[in-house]
Amino acid sequence: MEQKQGNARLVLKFVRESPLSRAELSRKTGLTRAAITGIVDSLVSEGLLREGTTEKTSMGRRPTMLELVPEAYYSVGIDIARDGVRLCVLDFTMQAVFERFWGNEIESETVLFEMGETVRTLKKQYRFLGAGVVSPGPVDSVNGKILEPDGLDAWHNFSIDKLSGLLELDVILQKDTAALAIAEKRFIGADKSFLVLLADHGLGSGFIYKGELFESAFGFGSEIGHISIDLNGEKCSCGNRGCAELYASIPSALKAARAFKPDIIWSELAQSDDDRYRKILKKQAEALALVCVNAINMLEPEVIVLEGDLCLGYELFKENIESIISERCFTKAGRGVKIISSVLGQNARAFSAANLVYEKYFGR
Amino acid sequence: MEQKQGNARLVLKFVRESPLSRAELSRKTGLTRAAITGIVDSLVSEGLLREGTTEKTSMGRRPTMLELVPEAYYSVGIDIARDGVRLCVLDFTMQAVFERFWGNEIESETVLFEMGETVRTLKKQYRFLGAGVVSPGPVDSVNGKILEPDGLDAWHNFSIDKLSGLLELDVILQKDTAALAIAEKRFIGADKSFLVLLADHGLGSGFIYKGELFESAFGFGSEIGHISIDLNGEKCSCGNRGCAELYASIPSALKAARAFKPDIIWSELAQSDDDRYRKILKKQAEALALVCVNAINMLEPEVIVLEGDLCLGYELFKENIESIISERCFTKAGRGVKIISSVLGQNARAFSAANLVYEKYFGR
DNA sequence: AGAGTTTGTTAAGTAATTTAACAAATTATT
DNA sequence: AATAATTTGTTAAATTACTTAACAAACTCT
Repeated sequence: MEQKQGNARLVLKFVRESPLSRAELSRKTGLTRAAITGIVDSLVSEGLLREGTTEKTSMGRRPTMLELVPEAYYSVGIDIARDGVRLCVLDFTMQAVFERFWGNEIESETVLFEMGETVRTLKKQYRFLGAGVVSPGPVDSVNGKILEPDGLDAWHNFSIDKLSGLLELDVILQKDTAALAIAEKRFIGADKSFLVLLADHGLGSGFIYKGELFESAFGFGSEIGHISIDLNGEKCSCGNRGCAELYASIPSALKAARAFKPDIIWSELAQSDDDRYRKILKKQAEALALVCVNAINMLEPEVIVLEGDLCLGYELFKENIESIISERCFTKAGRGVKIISSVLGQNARAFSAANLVYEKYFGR
Repeated sequence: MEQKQGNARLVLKFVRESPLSRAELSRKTGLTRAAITGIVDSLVSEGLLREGTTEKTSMGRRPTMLELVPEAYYSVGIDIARDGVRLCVLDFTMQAVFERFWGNEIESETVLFEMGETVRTLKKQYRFLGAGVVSPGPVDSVNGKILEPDGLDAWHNFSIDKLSGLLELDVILQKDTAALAIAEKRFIGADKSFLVLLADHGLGSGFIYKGELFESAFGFGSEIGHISIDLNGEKCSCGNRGCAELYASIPSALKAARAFKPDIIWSELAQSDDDRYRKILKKQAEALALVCVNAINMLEPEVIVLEGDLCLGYELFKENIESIISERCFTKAGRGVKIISSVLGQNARAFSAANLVYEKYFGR
């Protein structure tokens, strides 16, 4: 009863999930078909929605499917990562129409200037809804400030107000793990609860609870990398002992591998058939599995999504995690939890950044 | 935009938290003062709301506070516990107007019959909104069935449909820990995130996330008793190792104490000054603290509420937990977490049961 | 051909709210 | 003491977003 066009947004949200007929929309929203007719009419005349194909059904008049108009709005996604900055532009249906990359050898001031120029040029062609930025944590997403992430010195304490001025757009900032989790929603389901584990330089996570990002009271999200998996383990910089990040992350794998070869790099370790290296990776997988067990017992997600260079593409990880979960999990909670690998590809991070804009637009 | 009188309920919800003027309601709800005038008028004529005192302010016309009418509705609370069954009746403002207890030596059929008689008599006097039932887990709150809780054989597989028929009221069932957590909301704050730990026969928890009960995908809530605090610990019946319930619960404390005195009972252990017993309790507190550390790192509650005979009234528990948290918690998450003891008294459980009815009525 | 079924539209009516103007009750200022 | 300023609360008309109810459209089955 509060927002002016709340149900219009709801209709758009459903259509965004998958094309629907007016009758199906009526059933999903609980509104009458008459109401849906009216809402759809105004959305069509605003240029946000259009009629698509007519589907074949068993009986009665065939439904006309409704779909988003790709050109209705565009969104800018900016991925600030350790290896550089990526920018993409997605249309209303999440199709990429533009991409650009700046390596981390380019100064951040230059990157910002060129981003401004790029977006100003694109504005002649596209109507933008806003821009989303993702960065490794910690970030202050409420005030839009990147704090002091490891290995990202050039962007320490960067405030997105500056970007907002340069691009002349509303800008949203979110931690990479949280944004990735939100983006996975499109593939897992709109109202599901699931956990995304991002294992690369560190061990992070984003938890989606009933379709919404789980946010901690203090604004940091669940810091799953600092869940202890061994109460007597090694002391961590965070104060706790036996933190998961010390057992499951690329640096920790490299640290172990360097006992055998002091100058080994990640791509070599990951691709090697050497049993000593494979064993190291298996240990990493087991540590990640213990994190999953704790997470399942406390959060009870329906799905756990693996993402990040440490585990991506490694069947090894999935298998180990599944077997340890089935062995250790509290029966009712553990059974039914699916372990899957992320389907977001190469540009997952920049996509998830642009997606933030649409989530805000469609979402509650 | 969906419910017919959604904003009327919202107004009642705010007034239930604490008495408010029309102007304050307008600011809190975002509706205009004109709209609030209309909503309040109809609630007053329905007999749910009434004008109270006029408050003194710095300038301008003095606001007239609005408050719930205590006699508007009544709610039945039923606590099915190991030591017996308690029934209470609360008015619209949560004041008890009736209480009754059946010891566990009385057969459940007799209890049910007498509950039916009692409520039918009270119905002549009071207008009931419904009844709430709490029981130790596991329960199936969706289908309203108590499953097979330890030490509660007389009520195994009891379906609340039977109660609903007997009392001729709508009946809601909830696990004790969850209901207690919901009831604590009134004292902690309506939109806060906090964890209630109930340590007695077992170790249970209820987590309130942004003012709503955190529910797992599989309907069991967070099973914090089966969080592992020692990956190499003793094997638990649930499949995991080192589960918290094996280190922090009355049975586990008694088990340790019986090494010294085989027939010791809980009240003796709890009140003794014997150093050996005090040490056992301290160990229990430390185990509970490790549970808190994991919970804080993953859920990041603002407050942790201690409840249940194991820790209630024991400053020992609060102190140990606070010191271990400050030592081990990931800085940003841990600082700021308050550890408090429950303020719900003797009849906490029956109250929390009756409260379920009002929560359903006021809440979304 | 006609009965049955499902989709979608239309027009009239309704409920809940906003807008805008104002009345009531109090404090602050001159 | 008069009046200006401020805040609470009310009223009536207009508006918005729906529902109800009747029906048209487009299809399948017998």
